[in-house]
Amino acid sequence: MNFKGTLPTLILEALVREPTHGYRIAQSIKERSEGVLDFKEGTLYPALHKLENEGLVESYESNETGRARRCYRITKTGRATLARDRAEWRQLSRAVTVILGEA
Amino acid sequence: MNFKGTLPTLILEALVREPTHGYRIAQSIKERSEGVLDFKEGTLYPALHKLENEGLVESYESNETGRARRCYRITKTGRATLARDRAEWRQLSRAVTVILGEA
DNA sequence: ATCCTATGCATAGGATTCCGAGGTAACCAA
DNA sequence: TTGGTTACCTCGGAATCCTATGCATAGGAT
Repeated sequence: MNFKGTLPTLILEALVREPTHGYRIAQSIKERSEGVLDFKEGTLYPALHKLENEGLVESYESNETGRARRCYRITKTGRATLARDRAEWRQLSRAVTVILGEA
Repeated sequence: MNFKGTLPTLILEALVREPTHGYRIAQSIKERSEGVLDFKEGTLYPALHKLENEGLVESYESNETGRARRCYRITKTGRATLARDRAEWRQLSRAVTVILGEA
């Protein structure tokens, strides 16, 4: 089960904590939501590429473990976007929660 | 600004409060969210028809104001679905809120 | 009387988001 | 050497939403 529209924000949040690679980002989201959120690879990679195109994240080669992986870090623009996304999430989720009760 | 995926649930919630017609449902959602949520007619009507196809709402003709309007009421199945949707919303919104901070 | 706005319903076209299914390849343990 | 996990990627297709457009009526303003 997932929340449409929140993936880019969740990716940016993961990269603020630690620059890392796509597969690990997906794991991280799943772990930190205790399995509730579970974005698939077919969703994650396109979203990641899009964020890179938009300049919100940057990628680089990493060979720390001997094996080449494409890692990502958040950019300054990405941090600003994340801040706006957080605020928007708060506003929208509050609005829905109020309507659905149990505020 | 809107929240993808929440519209059917918000429609069902509106119809639990009061059976009414499409246009009024859209107004209701906008008013109760203080303008934050604002689903357009091109979104609302197809969603409403889909709910009817699925048997979650029923429609009937209303001429109370002298003018014919198509009104909707929630069905028993619709109420059950709404209960599940509420629970799902709570779970998902909590998951995202925890990750994004400010729980 | 006429026009404008709000009401009220509806559809078409396009964008975005997501998933399932599939492919490729490296690494490690049994 | 076989299978499981890690790691990356792409291609449909489905679902959701918006914009734009069309039609029609009611009520108030000019």
